[in-house]
Amino acid sequence: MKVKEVAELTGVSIRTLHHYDDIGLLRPDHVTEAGYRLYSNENLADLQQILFFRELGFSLKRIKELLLSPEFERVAALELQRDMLLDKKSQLEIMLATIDRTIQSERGETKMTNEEKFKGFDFRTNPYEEEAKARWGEKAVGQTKHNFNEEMQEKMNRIYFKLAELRHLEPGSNEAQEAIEKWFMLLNQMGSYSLAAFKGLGEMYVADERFTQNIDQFGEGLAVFMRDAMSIYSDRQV
Amino acid sequence: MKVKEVAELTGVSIRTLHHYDDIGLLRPDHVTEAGYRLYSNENLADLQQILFFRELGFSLKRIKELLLSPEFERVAALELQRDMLLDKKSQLEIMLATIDRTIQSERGETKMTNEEKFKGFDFRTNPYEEEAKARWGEKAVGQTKHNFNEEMQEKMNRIYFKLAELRHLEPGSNEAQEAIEKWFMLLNQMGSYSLAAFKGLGEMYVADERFTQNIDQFGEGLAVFMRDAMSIYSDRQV
DNA sequence: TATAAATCCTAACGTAACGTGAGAGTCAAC
DNA sequence: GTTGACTCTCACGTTACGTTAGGATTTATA
Repeated sequence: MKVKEVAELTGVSIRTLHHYDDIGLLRPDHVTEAGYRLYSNENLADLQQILFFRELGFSLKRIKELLLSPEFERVAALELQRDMLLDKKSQLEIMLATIDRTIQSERGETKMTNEEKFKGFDFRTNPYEEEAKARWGEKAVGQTKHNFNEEMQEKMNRIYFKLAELRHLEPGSNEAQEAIEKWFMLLNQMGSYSLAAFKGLGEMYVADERFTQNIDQFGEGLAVFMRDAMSIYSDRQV
Repeated sequence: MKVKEVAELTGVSIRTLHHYDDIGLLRPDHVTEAGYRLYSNENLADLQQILFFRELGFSLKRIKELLLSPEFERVAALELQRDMLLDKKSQLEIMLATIDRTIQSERGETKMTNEEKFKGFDFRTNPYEEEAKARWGEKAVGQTKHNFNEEMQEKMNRIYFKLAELRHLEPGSNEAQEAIEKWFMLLNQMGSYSLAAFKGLGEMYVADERFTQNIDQFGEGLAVFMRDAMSIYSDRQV
């Protein structure tokens, strides 16, 4: 895989891949005569590791040390990362509780101490560093679809065409619902998708005229139709 | 409160407080003759807002704009932040699922495609920027990647045209449903959108005459068609 | 009350992790 | 056989601070 493919698959920028190459964090397995970077499946697995650690707040320097460590073992790393993500999740839940309490106190329903207002914000140190150190030592320890995006583009195009064709059927009909389902599944494949985010999209469409204008370019009533479809869809999800 | 107290309470460094003062993001209410910064309770509330937005990936520049916006309202901001944290939580859950599946595949129990290995890692743009913009104003249009946005714009245009073409078909027909799915996936690529957001979009289309009129320009019934198809699709997702 | 800690200040350079062109080579397609 | 999409290597720019350096101020203690 060349840089652009990797970038689109993983969501990191090409510059980031170059950077990781420069600092020796992720060297592509192959380089062509012309200097083109070619990434292998192993490279992708390493990149996944890198992104997990990065998400957890490790510096690139530290990640490099970890990956180069002779004791490093992928499954153990993944298990550690899972634990850390679980911690992060509970931290998020604390922050959520803090927000709810803050809203109440803004409304005058409750009172909060200053300490309470900052629960969940303690990022002073990396709490996972200790555990990583224990496992892999101190400092210095130290296929796929050819063109994912184009394929998806084609599938999406077919679906939108079908939707336009089908717009006079019952929205609840088997045909319509099957198409919608297919669409949703594709969306899910492409990236993560939550109901809450979807709802936010609807709101944005309402609030942002640029969207309205763009949609209207393609035909009257399309925006309304889409809003309606999304509304119903969301309703039935609960 | 003096800097050290604030720092210990909130977990940010003193240097960070200095920095926020320098760039005008958080000016202490009082300064002594000797130049000592004295932070009020209001300052702390602002700092809480800043930290929430920062945690959600906003730049300090953008946070400053948001807080200075005349439309800015604390409770609404907190509610938005709660939604965003919920999204972040579901993203975390996706990453957890990805880790578990990766562990299984490392053990040879399962196989995973490359795309699967990067679920939950899509940080291309700030998915909340759009919503914040809708609520508290623009000013960040040029913030996302140029290339990405233009590309997306084109793709979106093609899809809307297709939808307009198909608007005489049944909304439940395969073609219509596939078109909607493709659209949804694109939306997903642009920022993440949830089912709930999608539903909200549909509702907006119905409720806001400007949208209805705009969509109707491209053909009567398109909005309804899409709403229905999406609704049905959503229902069947459960 | 003197003096040593502790805490504060400004100023300015350093750092991490990329972003952003500039200029040029490469490769597939028409 | 020339676009056009993709790639490369510099190399400077940016964000959000970290990190001394040198000095003023406030607080604790002798």
